[in-house]
Amino acid sequence: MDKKIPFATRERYPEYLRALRYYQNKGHDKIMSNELARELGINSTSVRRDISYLGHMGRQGYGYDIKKLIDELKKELGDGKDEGIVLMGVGNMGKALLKYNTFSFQVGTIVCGFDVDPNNIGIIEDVPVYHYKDLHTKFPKGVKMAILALPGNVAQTVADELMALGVTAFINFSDGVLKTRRRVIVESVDLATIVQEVIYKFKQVNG
Amino acid sequence: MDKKIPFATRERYPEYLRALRYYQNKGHDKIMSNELARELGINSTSVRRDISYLGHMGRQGYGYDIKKLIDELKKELGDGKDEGIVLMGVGNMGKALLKYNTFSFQVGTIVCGFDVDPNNIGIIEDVPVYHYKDLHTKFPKGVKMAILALPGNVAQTVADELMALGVTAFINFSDGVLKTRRRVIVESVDLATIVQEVIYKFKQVNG
DNA sequence: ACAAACTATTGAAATATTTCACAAAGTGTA
DNA sequence: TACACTTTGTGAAATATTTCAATAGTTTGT
Repeated sequence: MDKKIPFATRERYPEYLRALRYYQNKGHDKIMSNELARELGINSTSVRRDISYLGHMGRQGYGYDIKKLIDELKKELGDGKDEGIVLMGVGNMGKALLKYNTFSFQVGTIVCGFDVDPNNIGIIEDVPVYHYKDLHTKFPKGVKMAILALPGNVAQTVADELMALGVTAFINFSDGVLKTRRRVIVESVDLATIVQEVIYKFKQVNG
Repeated sequence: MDKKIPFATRERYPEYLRALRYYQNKGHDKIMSNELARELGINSTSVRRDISYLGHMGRQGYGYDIKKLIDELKKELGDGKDEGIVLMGVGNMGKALLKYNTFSFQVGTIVCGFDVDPNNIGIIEDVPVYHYKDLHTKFPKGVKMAILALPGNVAQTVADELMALGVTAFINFSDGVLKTRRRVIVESVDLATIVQEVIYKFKQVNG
């Protein structure tokens, strides 16, 4: 199995990781393909095929060793513990993300935040938050990822500033679509879109 | 084009809606397939094919009328303005969602919230928030959707309560995987997973 | 040690999705 | 009107993904 990992499969890997951690936290140390299939809402054959790209991970008649699988997936996905992230906007959404930062991010760390509201400046959840006017002096060297948790009407301006500082990956929690250069990664999490998707599925199932 | 709309296409419709609204807000009233393609990160042929399932929406040599397309997509997706949603947990994440509720949800409305912290009870962003102990008396009749914005370790308990009250669709912002009955819809938004995905893409692009 | 019951692995078939290539239809200008 | 451009719409080819079906390796009970 040295073939290229299919796009669809790679897209699912983070979800496997999530489900596996969940089972691990519940005290399990093995899992079967059909349990994973139930979690991910896909066919168990697909699960086995997906995992097979990582090599022989399972044992027939037994299942998969959770720890081994997590390790392999982390290796494949690139363990991002070393990736620094700046948080732009420390309002409610930003604070929620910071709370996440301390107990549950296993994949990257928010190293500092910026905001314009004096009430949000200081140390929040162990992370320093600076005023936005100090962006250029306080921006940590070498950081390439940013989370935008601010109003949509300023997101573009802030993103432009950050790109000038070398940021090449954004996670955008604001509404509004970001205009970026080529090769800059943008992942948008739009709450309205998510709600809409659920409503759609909901209406499919119910009359 | 009366054929069944492909799954992949339907999955993209909410994103079209989002991009179209964005253009509309900028004052545009027409759009071409290759502009939409750029927004969604897909091929323009795919855009045209996707839209073609809705009928003849475009005009050759001109493009698509944004308003007309939005109306048609909303019809297809099911305009959810009438869908009531309860919000479980009104901490930072919950408050961020409530802020969204007032200015930007076009697809559903949070009708009330529940929390255990007395500081979070009352009217927040025009929405009444009750104590969780009053769930059974205050739960609005007929509501079928809930947003879970609370710690992962209580999410399952709360979800079980809600299912008993007739909720059949969840948007889960907590970590942890929900166990639900069949035909209950769960859409999980896991921040760690999202960050991981971005890190993964980031590492693909950069060495 | 053997049999029965499980469960992963994988080639190949079936489906689904995307892309190509070009026809069809409208736009704008002179 | 005629003509050169645009841009959509779509059959068919190319790709990608999922599912089937048969095989092979493990475990458990006797």
